[in-house]
Amino acid sequence: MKAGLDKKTIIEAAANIADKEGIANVTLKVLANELEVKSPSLYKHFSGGLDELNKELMLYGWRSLESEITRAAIGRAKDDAIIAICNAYRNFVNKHKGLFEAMQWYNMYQSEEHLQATQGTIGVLFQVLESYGLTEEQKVHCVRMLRGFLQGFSAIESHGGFGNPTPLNDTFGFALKTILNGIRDLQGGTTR
Amino acid sequence: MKAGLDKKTIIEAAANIADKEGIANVTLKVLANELEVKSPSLYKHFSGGLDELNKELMLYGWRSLESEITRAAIGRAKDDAIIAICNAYRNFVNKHKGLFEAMQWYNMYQSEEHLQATQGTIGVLFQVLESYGLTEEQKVHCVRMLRGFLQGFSAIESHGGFGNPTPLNDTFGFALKTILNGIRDLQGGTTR
DNA sequence: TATAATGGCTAATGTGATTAGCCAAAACAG
DNA sequence: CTGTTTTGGCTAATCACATTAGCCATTATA
Repeated sequence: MKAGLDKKTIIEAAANIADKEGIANVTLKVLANELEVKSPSLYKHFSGGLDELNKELMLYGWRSLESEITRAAIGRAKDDAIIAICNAYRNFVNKHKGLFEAMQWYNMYQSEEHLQATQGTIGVLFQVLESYGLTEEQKVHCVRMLRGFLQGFSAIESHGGFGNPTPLNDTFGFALKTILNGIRDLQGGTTR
Repeated sequence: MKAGLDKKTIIEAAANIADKEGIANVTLKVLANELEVKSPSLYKHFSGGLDELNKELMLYGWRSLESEITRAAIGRAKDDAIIAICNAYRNFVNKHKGLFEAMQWYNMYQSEEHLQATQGTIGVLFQVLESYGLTEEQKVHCVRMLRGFLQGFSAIESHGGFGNPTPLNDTFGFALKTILNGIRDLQGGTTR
């Protein structure tokens, strides 16, 4: 009689629905159905209802992304590491459209918790930047530039928003090269 | 007895609610209340209901952004024009958080119409890039890089997602300088 | 001035979230 | 082992909002 659910199982099912059916289908009804349970039962695990579930989904997404990114950076340094991280980010988004939307979307409400959630991912980038000999402020600029580009580019790509046959891989490569040049210039100190 | 509503008035009211109260409050109920009308009355203007309203809101947003960007570029060329456009984009988003969310959010569903909607805005960037003597493909890369960065950076900023005291203006300036350098390198043809 | 179209309204329906309260199985104390 | 508590499921009921149906006064127009 007990289905033996727990938070982890539920969140993962929700992430799955988000990715496969779109985030609009992450409803208690659909989720309960998927888990072969009635929707009120979910409240035994998420007393905060849909809101809490969405928050947890957001947190789960950032944790997953952080883990992929960390794995990608292992054994690499400098530009090599940054490129690996960026590719991992981009791949993650394309593999988890729905989850990524949840990660972004939820910040509409809880910017405080969202801030926390992103720290891990951001931290990986900071760490890689350590070896570039930049000032704290410069590192902040670099991380922000990377975050902005990665988030925007990936979001547009994953929605099919770039309506042009030119390969996206080329654009991504070009952009990374450009950004890495920008970071290199900071090191030299030359303004060109 | 007739309130004298029309699409334009309704959309603008919706945009206002989105910006002031958050996009979650763009409901027929709230909107109708704001317009001093009962919610079923709105169907006389939007037979497609909330869905159609959201689509129109998205279109309205992109039209507005295009117009601001176009205005910003008047009388400017090259880097000067691009910087003006980027600043206009960023300011627009910070002035219209909710509307911007609608612009993004709706692409979850209708990527075809979303594609159309963004064309105008993209077009302005393309036009400015004409004078750089780039190949078509290179222009595409540049526009995509700019779009990605602008969308991601602005989205994060407008949600307060950059949790660091370092001034965002500095980061934005640094990023633009970096991107413009990248464009300049394409011209020279040097790979460095 | 008939008549048609417009744009508002009320009442009714449907879907999904949420709450209240029941109850069996599992965990645990003695 | 047995009595008790906690857990995690369920059904029934409520609520909020979107949506639909159908009424009706005003406006526009033939």
